[in-house]
Amino acid sequence: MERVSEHELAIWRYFVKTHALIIEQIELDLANQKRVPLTTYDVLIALYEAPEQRLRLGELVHKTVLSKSGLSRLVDRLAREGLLRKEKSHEDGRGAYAVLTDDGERELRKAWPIYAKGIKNYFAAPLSIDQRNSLQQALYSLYESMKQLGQEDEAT
Amino acid sequence: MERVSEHELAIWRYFVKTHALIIEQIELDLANQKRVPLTTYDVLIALYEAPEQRLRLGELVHKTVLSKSGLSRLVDRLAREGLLRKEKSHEDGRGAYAVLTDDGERELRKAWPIYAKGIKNYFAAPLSIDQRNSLQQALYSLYESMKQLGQEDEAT
DNA sequence: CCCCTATTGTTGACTACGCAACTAAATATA
DNA sequence: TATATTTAGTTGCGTAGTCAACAATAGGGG
Repeated sequence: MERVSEHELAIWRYFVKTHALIIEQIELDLANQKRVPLTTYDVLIALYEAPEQRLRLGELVHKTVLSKSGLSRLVDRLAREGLLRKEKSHEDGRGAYAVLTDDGERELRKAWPIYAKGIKNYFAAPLSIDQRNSLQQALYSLYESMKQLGQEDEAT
Repeated sequence: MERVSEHELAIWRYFVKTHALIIEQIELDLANQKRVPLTTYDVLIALYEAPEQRLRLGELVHKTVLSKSGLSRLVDRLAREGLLRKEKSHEDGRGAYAVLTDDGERELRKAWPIYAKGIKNYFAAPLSIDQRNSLQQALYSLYESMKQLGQEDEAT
């Protein structure tokens, strides 16, 4: 196994730091407008995009960046706040669905412009078309290689 | 202001998810080998690279992804664990330095191979030379644009 | 020199999250 | 069909992190 080069390390640091800065800034923008934080947003949008605005918790966890316990708690909180509703599954007695409520959808619509503006300003706009395309390519490669790794783990 | 496109949104999602997956995996690798978590590592390496292995807490906070209170607590913790030492500043009565200890450096040396392997395997290796270079370019653009934004904020 | 403002770092109160152990239901095995 | 294994989600417990308020010091004007 080859050693990591200075160059690679430098890129890595940009990756980590840039990610943190952008997320932080978007989070700040959302908070300033009294909107939901990103993790919440991610759950709501995942539900919104799902057929019938409903998803099993297990599917939901894959769409987010949380652990399953983290997601379980978050979903409970959001249910308490009325942004979604929990329903137990009929097909599977262990399972539960999270279902987007009208309030949840409203909140989503309010948060989205702010989030979108963040993505546009902090992430999309500073890049040229070329940069954007090659960033996509690179991220896709990385994502695929991580996904594969995750599957190997599960096979253990 | 232009709306964010589907394409841009898709890249953004890869960005967030990929980052999370890689960090998570490296964190896991470190924990499996009973080594310090990434935030700790970041502090130790920043000190290691600093002249005389010492930095003001204010400088340190910029090298990490923590808030200043978060950093303050982390530094306290690390001091308790003996990985660094806190020294109050002579030039500035309010200030404090974090200074890397021998134990801290030892820990650093133990953690580094695992971390490096993670960067190599999950981040560097899956990319072609071209991808790597353009990723660097793109990240650099993003970083610079965020840095500028941060400076505007401070000027408020 | 004294006061006013800015800066450095800490602290109290709180929250979100992870891990690991758990319950309950589903599925495979025998 | 009885038992073992796997899977879905929850929960107890601990920790790390944030924000906002704070103390202490620094650095100007007047």
